[in-house]
Amino acid sequence: MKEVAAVAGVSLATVSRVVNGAPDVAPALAERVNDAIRMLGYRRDLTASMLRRADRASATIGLLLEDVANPFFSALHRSVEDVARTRGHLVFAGSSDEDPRRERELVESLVARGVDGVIIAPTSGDHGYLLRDRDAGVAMVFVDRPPRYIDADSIVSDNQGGAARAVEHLVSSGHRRIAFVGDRPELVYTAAERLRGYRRAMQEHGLEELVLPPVAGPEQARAAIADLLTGAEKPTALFTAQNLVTIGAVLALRDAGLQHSIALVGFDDVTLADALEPPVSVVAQDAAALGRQAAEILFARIDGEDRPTQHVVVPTPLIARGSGEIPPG
Amino acid sequence: MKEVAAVAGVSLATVSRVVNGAPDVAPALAERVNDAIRMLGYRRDLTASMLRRADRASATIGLLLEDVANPFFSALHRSVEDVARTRGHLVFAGSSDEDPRRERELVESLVARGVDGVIIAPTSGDHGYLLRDRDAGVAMVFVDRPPRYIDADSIVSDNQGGAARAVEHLVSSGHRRIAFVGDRPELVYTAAERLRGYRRAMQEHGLEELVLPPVAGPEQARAAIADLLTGAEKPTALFTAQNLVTIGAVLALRDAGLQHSIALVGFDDVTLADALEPPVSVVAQDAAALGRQAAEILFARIDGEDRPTQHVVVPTPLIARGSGEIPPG
DNA sequence: CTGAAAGCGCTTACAG
DNA sequence: CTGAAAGCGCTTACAG
Repeated sequence: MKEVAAVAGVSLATVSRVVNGAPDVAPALAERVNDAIRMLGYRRDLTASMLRRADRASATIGLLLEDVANPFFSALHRSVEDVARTRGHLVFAGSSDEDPRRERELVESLVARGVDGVIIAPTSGDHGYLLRDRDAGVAMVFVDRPPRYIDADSIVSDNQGGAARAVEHLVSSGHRRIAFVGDRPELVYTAAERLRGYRRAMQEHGLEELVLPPVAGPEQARAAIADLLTGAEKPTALFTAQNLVTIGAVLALRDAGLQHSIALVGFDDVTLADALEPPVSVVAQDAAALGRQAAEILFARIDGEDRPTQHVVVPTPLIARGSGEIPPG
Repeated sequence: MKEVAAVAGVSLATVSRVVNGAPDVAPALAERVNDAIRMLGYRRDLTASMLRRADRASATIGLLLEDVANPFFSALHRSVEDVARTRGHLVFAGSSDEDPRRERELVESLVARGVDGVIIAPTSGDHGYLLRDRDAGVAMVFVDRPPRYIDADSIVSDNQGGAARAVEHLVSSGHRRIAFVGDRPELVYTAAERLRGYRRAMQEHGLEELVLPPVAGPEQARAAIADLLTGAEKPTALFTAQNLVTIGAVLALRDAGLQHSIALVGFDDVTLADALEPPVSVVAQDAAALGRQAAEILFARIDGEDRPTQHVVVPTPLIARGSGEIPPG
């Protein structure tokens, strides 16, 4: 910028004004400055700009997910990016892998780099450590799960309701032995909520619960379900409470040749679910809506909107495709 | 930091030294400084630090993909993140949607925010605009596709070889009418390379090419293939040159009830491909290897490694699962 | 080993 | 409308 000022024969302040599109600068000067900028290939250093600016805004936000490669989270990521783009913000993305320590490290890295706000899919830890950041003016919205020990905006799926609906659906086809397979409830809020929904619905119908030990990832799910299917307590239907678990279940049922005799409803949609034999019925999550609304609320906060925290719940409709409509054997 | 210095009763310089772990500071002072830091909940502003530092390093990198939500790119993203994490770097991620203008805007946003380097899956545009940034010291590595009009490290899949192998595989089962369905070759380098591989192999066997008009996304692919299957020129085998196209093909074949009579080999693996009926044969891409190696080369460059640009090609093995081994009708 | 001072690239009152 | 000067939060020679 110094160089631009020298070439254009004006002061630093004038260059700054031109670069920032200030209204009150003589056209002739602006012209000269712009020529110099083009000539030198000058690009403003936004981080330096931010340091001195009154609002200290960096035009960046942070997005903390369980795993950027999980299709649910990557769809959410994309919709956050789209909103951020309309606001001229760039997004840092990171994966916590459900590790509270890693989450905290990532958040601190983000804050140290001056992000204007963060969207967090929180792990199970205590989020009190964020109070300091919030007081320091970092906007924050929680997505997919609510935080613990801090009051902040959140936007989550209807986990309990969706899970209960899945069970109701199976019961209405006559199932009574419905197994639950899901992620670790003590670690993952959504897993706990979906388990709760399952329990509620089972109890309402006076049915005995059949909850498998928690699994993480498709391979563990596949193995656990393979065990279940060879055991004495074989269910007539499965409710799989996460996308990767559903994938494991599809594989296990196929391995055992039982995909047409044991019913399956998954939570969260899966690519090609409708091309499987039978097509897989799911309780669908709207990842794009979660991401979009989280980003919109975040930017409203960044803009200084000051109203009570809001807690949005996004519906989770059931999509019947075939696997969930198999009657009990 | 000023406040910390005041509370600890030392100079700013000393606080800075303690924060940066400089070796030559008296333990007693360091102690006092650390106490003050804890007491005040002080966190260093990395962006200000970067501004003054000799190396001007921000400990951030940028990652530019076609779409962060495409499973191939999100897997690549994750492996980049993992390498970046070991180096204490945060990663900005963005989607170009194959739009050269958008790519350029994103790159300029990244550079303006002082990233130490960028990993780019380039669009079809001219990348000469990056010369300025490279000369300014921004490290850059191209992934999935090489750049145009700039010499830089690149790491890509064996697209042509993999495509040729897919065709060879089908030919060896007796197929002669093999259709190609892929993305827009004039826009997407990988699409062009895979088309070239298809053409090469078809010519080598003296077979007539059957290239469908380019498609983008699963829905377009599904429609185009549905048309093909009802036409007079019905092929006995399909080679689908991208993951989303393969998904469209699976759906179209299933719609027509032809999934057991028309062979299918896809480029790039797809979730649940092995659970479909029949399981889908693919030429597999190693997205994790692409991302990891791109990140490793990038950090070597950031570390100042100065050797000729390298161009890595990652193998694309064929995985036979069933759909690619269906004989011609 | 420690501090006072200069300065990174910008923006912003303050004069004029 | 424009410029000289101060300062954002930090690091880094330079003295001592």
